[in-house]
Amino acid sequence: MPSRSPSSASSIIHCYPDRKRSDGGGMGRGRAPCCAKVGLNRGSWTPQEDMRLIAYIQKHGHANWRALPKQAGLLRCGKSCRLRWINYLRPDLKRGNFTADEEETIIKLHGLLGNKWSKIASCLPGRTDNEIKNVWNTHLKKRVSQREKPGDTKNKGKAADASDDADAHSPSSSASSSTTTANNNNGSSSSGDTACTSKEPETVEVSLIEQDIDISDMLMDAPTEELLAGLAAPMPTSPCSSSSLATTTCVGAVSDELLDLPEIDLEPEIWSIIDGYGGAAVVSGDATVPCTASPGEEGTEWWVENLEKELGLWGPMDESLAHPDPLGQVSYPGPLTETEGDPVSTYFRSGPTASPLREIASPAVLSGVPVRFGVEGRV
DNA sequence: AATGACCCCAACCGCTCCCTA
DNA sequence: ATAGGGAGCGGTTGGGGTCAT
Repeated sequence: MPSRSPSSASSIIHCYPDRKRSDGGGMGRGRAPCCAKVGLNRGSWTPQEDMRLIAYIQKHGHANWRALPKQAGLLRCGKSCRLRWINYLRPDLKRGNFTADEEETIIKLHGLLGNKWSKIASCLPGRTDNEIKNVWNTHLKKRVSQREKPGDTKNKGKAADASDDADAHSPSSSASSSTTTANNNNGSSSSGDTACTSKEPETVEVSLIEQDIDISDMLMDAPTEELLAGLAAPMPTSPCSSSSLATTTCVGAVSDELLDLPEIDLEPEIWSIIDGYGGAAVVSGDATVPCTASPGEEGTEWWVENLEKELGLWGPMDESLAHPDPLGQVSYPGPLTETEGDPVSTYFRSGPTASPLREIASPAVLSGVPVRFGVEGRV
């Protein structure tokens, strides 16, 4: 079966198409707009918009999505900003294809929970409900129905079968899955990040279905991580994924999983700034608390400010900074362009487990030295 | 090389839930 | 108790990429 492999690459391209779909035009995705919010951008996000959103959230958090776009100078509705952040820009997102383990976990959890994507996502650190939903609809549903076919040779329920299947269905998944799996299995790396699919996938596979699971509990408000912690003993208890992430306990958890990154030569003070900066909300993916409230805010302020200056985003968050073009598109002053050189797309090309905030433009990046945004990538 | 079919997934919509006054 | 507003969730859409012919 073809083509999950290109997904990483192609999704990058997906990120910043020419916007002809959305330029003020009626060609946005999905249905017609429900609200009369004319003049707002729709459709794919530009790097400028991404940067603006990232910078704003890094600096102020996202306590109020509705007010955020205006305060950030984005011509977007709050919902759109929220989705973009949760599904794409959040620092703790795992990129790349799903591993066989992750897929098995999804299948099992779906069997237990049904289409409770956010619940399922809370068991898959770094994965969003939207992503999981997509994977389910495009791959796993078919696979499951195939397995259920009587007489189907694949229906033998062997673990090997599952992984074979997964590998078969997603060639790329093998490529990136090896990457991701390597990360997952990196003992020192996965301390917080991986919950269900963490260090010991085998354990998870077994435990998720074989232990007693009180589905009613899972469907209730009990944090999924606790439930799963009960299901799989060795499992770390800080799943950080999905849109529900903001409500889960993730502080400091995500971080180590993403350590398996190329060595980056950083000035020590950069790290200390980042340390002071990202220790709390942002790193955890919970940016509801303005980061400026965290320790080391002075350095933080300086750093964010610098970043914004470099990006041409700095200045009062004022809509006057936004210059809608004739098509209704916003452009901001600054060096960003939608070319290969732009920090966001550059970041997205950097690899499956890379996170948008990690290597996104910073002064160092712009001068050719990658620097990571959040602490979670710290070595 | 060109074209059509299929697949992927980011982003949309509308509904529901939750919180606050 | 309840009404209103905001956030979150799940279902759906369709542009663009990839594969097959």
